[in-house]
Amino acid sequence: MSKIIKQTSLADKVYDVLKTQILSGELKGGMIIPEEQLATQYGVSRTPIREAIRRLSEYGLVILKPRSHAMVYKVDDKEAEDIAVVRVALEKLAIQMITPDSLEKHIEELSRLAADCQYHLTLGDRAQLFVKDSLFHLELVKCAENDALFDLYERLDSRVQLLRIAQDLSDNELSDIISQHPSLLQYLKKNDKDAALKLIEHHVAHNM
Amino acid sequence: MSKIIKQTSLADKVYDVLKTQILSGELKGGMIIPEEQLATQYGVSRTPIREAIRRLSEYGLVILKPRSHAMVYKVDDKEAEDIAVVRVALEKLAIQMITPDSLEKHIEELSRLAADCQYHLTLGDRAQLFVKDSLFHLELVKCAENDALFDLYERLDSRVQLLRIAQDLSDNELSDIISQHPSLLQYLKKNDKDAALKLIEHHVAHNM
DNA sequence: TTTCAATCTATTGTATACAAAGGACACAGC
DNA sequence: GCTGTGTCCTTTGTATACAATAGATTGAAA
Repeated sequence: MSKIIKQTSLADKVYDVLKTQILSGELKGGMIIPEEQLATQYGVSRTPIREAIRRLSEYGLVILKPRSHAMVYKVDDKEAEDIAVVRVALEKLAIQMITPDSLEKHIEELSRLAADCQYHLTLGDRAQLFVKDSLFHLELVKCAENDALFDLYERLDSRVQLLRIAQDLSDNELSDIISQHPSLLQYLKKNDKDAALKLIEHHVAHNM
Repeated sequence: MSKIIKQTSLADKVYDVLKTQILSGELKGGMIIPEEQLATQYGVSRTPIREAIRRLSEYGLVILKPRSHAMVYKVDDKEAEDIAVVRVALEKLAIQMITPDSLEKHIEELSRLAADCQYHLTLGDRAQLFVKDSLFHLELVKCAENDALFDLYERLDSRVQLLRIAQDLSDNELSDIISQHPSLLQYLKKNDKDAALKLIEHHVAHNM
């Protein structure tokens, strides 16, 4: 049994809920989140709520105004390009570090996630599509088997998710992007790094 | 007056102190930090201490064992190479994004920091040397004027600082590394990106 | 001696009470 | 009407009290 039983404190639970809500767009950028309100809403005291908010602030999803209020982080357009540039660089680095062995370990999951993306695209379920697309790219980076890289990419990915909610792409654009996942996997399987790198550059750039 | 007066809460102050102590090596990796002890030590209640520790955990400098204790993060050797690879990639990306204009804005500070490194090297003051070296590289990345990149690099830099404390280099190695800073600045001034990229790769690799 | 289990204790997790400060509102002065 | 000022009220910041549990300690059985 590889999975440790998650014995979550209230603060952890609230943290997870808030994070999910922010990344799904349920809590929109700029929204103010008062501690007391959340406390009554979730039937707990302010203490765990407060802890969750502070951690989210450290993670970069919440902005704290001292002695005033906490606000959901709002990405601005200027940031979009900044993020895209860094994202391309990190994914390219990840691809360069992938070996046939490491790919082997993750290819199954990658294929599944690519299929999931396709599935939710046909359903028109954008929320789930975005979730799966994020997971696909996270899994891709995980192939590099570099914890430091993965850690940084994970943080960047939160921002990417926020951006995706803000600026909604057309169905065609979305379809194009998602259809590139299988191609990427093909290149990786053939160990054709150059093609993969070229594709990912185009893929991420168009995505944002 | 560009600087906002920092009106710090107790939690913020504790956070800053702990962070500095961890990054300076005063609090060593693996050390356990009990909330109550810090509370009495700093003459405050557990609440702000707790908040600081949790935030440090989210930042990656503290490991939390639920219902047990908090521990200063301990880098392991396997991680060193992971970090080095990512670090090179990020610094190279930053260099690629530097323009003559942006360099102009930061060159003075960069030169000053390079000189500071040299100064503390001759004094043999490693602690200060490391601080200044970190600041040099942070400033270098700042030249790229990409907030997302800087944010990620800053986090990575914390780990780099932890590593430097753990594995101490010889005086010769240190000297070599520091002496490369002015060369790098020369290349950047001449806008010779290739030379700068080559140097930084060598520089960071040797640094770790 | 070793091992296991019951108990105890020190520490974390949560709730609550109170202090302090920012923002909203009303109102006076221009 | 606009601006500034003082008060009130809401919300955050901190302290403290209590609950719950992981880890240490003890002691009994093999």
